[in-house]
Amino acid sequence: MPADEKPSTSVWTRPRPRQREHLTREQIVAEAIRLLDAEGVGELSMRKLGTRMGTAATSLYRHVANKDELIELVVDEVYGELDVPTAPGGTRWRAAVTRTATELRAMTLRHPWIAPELGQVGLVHVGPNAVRMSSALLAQFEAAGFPAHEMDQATGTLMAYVIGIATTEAAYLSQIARSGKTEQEWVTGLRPAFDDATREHPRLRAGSSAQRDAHPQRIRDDNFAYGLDRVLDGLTARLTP
Amino acid sequence: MPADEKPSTSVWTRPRPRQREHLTREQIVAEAIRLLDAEGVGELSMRKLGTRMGTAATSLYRHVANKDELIELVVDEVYGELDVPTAPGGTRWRAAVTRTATELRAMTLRHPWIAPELGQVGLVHVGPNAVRMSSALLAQFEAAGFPAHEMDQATGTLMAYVIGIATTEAAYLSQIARSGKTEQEWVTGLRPAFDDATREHPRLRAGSSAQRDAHPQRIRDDNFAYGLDRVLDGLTARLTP
DNA sequence: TAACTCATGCGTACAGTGTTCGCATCAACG
DNA sequence: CGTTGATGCGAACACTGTACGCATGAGTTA
Repeated sequence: MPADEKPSTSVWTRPRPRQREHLTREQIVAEAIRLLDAEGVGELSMRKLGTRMGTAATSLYRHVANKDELIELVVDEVYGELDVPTAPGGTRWRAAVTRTATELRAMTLRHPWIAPELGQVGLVHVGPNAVRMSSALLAQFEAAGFPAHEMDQATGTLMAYVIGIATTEAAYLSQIARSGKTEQEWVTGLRPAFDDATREHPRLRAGSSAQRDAHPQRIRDDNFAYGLDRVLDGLTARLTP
Repeated sequence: MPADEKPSTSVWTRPRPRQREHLTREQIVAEAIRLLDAEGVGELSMRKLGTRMGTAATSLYRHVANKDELIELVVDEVYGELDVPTAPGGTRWRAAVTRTATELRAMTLRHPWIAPELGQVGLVHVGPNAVRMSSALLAQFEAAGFPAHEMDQATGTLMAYVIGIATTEAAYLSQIARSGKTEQEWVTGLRPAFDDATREHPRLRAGSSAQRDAHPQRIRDDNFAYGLDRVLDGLTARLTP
């Protein structure tokens, strides 16, 4: 019905004079995050984002140069969700670092679509929020007493661990999300295929798979905490020789 | 000139009867890796891959279900490059694990385009080569003396660290490769912008940036080795209480 | 030798993508 | 009132992954 679209003279059918600033960079980024959270990274297209905001796809290009740039903005925006504690003195640095790491992981699991992007922009990506986070983490290690030249390496080690495990988990969760099942259904459903594939590698079939199928999420939490403790153990050993 | 394309009767102009098995799954995967190494992940399209192999794009679909499946195959193929040492007894487990980790990182840096894929398929991806690798690594930790239930968590910790740091490095290297510069040119060229962006976060400006600009690759190597040692320190501590 | 089967290659087509360009609109300003 | 400059948007381009159906010809059977 093109008649509907024609410039009708009636005040009611005529589209509102679309006030300025209806479309801002902030709103676009926010809506993109909402879309990504809801439908995953494969469903983010400029046109789809456009219709969601009630505009044409090409209008977005007035506020954002690229889809790539949009993604950079989006990634930095979720970094902004992190609330990194300021560096405490004494021996409480470990608690602070643990909290930072835990929050970074939680953020990644909240937005699993970020995993492939981290592999593309990495941490070269220097948005303001990412910079703030890195700086705060460095401060925590400095307060712990690491010498200047080692402070860098120590934070790098921690970040690598957290990003590595969170990325792996996020990829796993994305795959589950795409299937529409819950984590438990997915795990128990795939069990026979997995057992079959690893028949010649019995070592891969760890622990009581029954228990593992029951509380997959709890096991992931435990694994994360275990590794984090080991990494921090290894780093702490450098402080008290 | 469509005349050229028409089914000419001459034996010479007529295309060779294209012997069977000209196109195999193995050849497709191999050529895809070559293309990825040469031009990066953004340049891999089925048509481009097709013309490279002297066939039409759609012909590839006789041997590969999807582009996604092709990528799964490609990822597992590069896992096959790894030569994981068999588990040694005694205290030499640490050397073996170190070598495995180093090789895994080297493989990722050889094929930087793999980083975003690892974030998509993660390690849920159970191709035969990936399984072989995981199994061998588990064996190394078992030989080290980890109890059964902890063996899993220990390997997970190590893998997370290696994947995290290698992924970050790979993303960084991909970005450089796309710019056409060398790593040194890139680093020194971006220095002013970086210094500017981190003016309010002086902690981020680590060490003598002059030396850092001179041997960026060596510094990455050192950082990797440092973190790997810390992670292994933390894990070793669990063995001798 | 002749007929048949069926895996393989490929041309065409479709729906969808990111992005460019030029035109229309309209708030703000002189 | 006239001008300017920012903003929205329709149309178009080059490109993507992939479904479909037809042609070919090697291998097998009669």
